[in-house]
Amino acid sequence: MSELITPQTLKGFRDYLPTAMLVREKLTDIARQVYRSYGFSPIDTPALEYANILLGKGGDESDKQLFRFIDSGERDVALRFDLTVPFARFAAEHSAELGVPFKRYHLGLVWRGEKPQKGRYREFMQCDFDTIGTTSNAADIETLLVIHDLLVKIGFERFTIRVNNRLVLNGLLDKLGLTGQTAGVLRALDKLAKIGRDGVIGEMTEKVGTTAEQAASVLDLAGLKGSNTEILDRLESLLVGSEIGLLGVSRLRELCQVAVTAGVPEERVQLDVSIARGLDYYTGTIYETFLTDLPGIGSVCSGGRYDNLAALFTKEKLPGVGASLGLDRLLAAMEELGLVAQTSTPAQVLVVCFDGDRIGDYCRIGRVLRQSGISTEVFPDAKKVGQQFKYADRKGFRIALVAGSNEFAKGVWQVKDLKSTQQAEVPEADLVSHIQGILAQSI
RNA sequence: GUGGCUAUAGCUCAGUUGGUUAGAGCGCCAGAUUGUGGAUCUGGAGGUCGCGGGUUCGAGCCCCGUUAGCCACCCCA
Repeated sequence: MSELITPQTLKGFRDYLPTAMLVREKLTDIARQVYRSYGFSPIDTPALEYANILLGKGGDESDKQLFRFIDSGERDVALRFDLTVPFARFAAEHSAELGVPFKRYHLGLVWRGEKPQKGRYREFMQCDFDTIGTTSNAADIETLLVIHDLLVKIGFERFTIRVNNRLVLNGLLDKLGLTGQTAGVLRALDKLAKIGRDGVIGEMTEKVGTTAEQAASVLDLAGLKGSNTEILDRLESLLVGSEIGLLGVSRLRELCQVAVTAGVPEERVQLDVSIARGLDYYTGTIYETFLTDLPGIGSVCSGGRYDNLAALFTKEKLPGVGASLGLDRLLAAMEELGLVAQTSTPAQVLVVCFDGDRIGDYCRIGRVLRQSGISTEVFPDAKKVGQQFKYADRKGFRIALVAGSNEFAKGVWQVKDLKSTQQAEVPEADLVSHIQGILAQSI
């Protein structure tokens, strides 16, 4: 007698049941579709990298969160904690074959050994897209458009993409004499929404070492209110004499204007000087996307511009801009907002097994429907019709097909729309078009 | 990584100051005179109370450890 092993998943790792997986796949399909529609090409990289490729790229914090071990060949290896660092390695390794500009998307799992919470897991999926090899603001603008289209396609209407530019922040900090402390100041500033004005001042004076006056000035600048244009005008006057600061302002100004011209509703793009992003490698435009109905879950799609993605791997300069959709965080949000469908089958039609001797006919009609792109499941047992209908209903089938001796004699099928409860007797020749008609009616 | 809260049926929970065979709702399975589901009614299955140790005559309830979930910090998708 052997002891039973407790079936359990690792802390922060999860199983996905069909209901959850169907939604996940729907989102990844949408992401692929949107990325490809802008000309981004797919790539993939290994889950494991040499540890030295990944170490030191996201600061001490991400080093501590690495799943790192020695493999059986004595190699020091680690699981990737994002898709950007592997992309840097990839770009350096293959730059000669890629040509510029190079646009890629990459959907993949990443791993971080941090403490799990709602919407934060140790294994989660990121959906990245980046454009490298150009410093043009057009790429920054396109990044904004992709983020926007992505959320709209997924079904969100109420969200804002907050944008900022590191150049503006750096220019402002230079003017205040805080050039050397940018990282700490930005990190504190990034928490404004969470810990409030006094909290940020406290952190800046105690942990970063600024004076209270400097901290207050930073906050005044970061807290600028008004329309995007008003903020930009104000920043412009504050940054007189700072070349980089003014460059940042002009890039942001163009970003905001062009987004509107391109058809993005104005209220969805919000200039916010307090958005700083924790990651050190951003140098230009910064994006963070918040759901209006659930801001507390954090940014669901973030990114920015970097001057030199692969500086540690190659002497070639590879500037770029991109962003990452946090699929699992977005799913956690959708679940909390009640936006996830409860179906647990990918099929649309269930063929009821009414007569066990007619399995051949049921399988045949299934193939006919599939050839027209209608996914169809044939019930395997000649159970009571009521039970089969119940099964169809629970799993979320849209249509049930029934045929017994009466129907076979007439060459027809009973087609029941499980949603409207309408049933029709349809000649086999018209079956495909009839079903397509039902499926075309809303969701 | 630091600090805290929680852990009882598939899910959401009840279980009185430790006291005999641990409950409910929902869900699941099966029926309600054998060709139609989401309603109602009837019946049924399902728990060694997360796991391991300890205290006690006796532990779901107290103590310690462990695993997992959640919350705050940290950081971030």
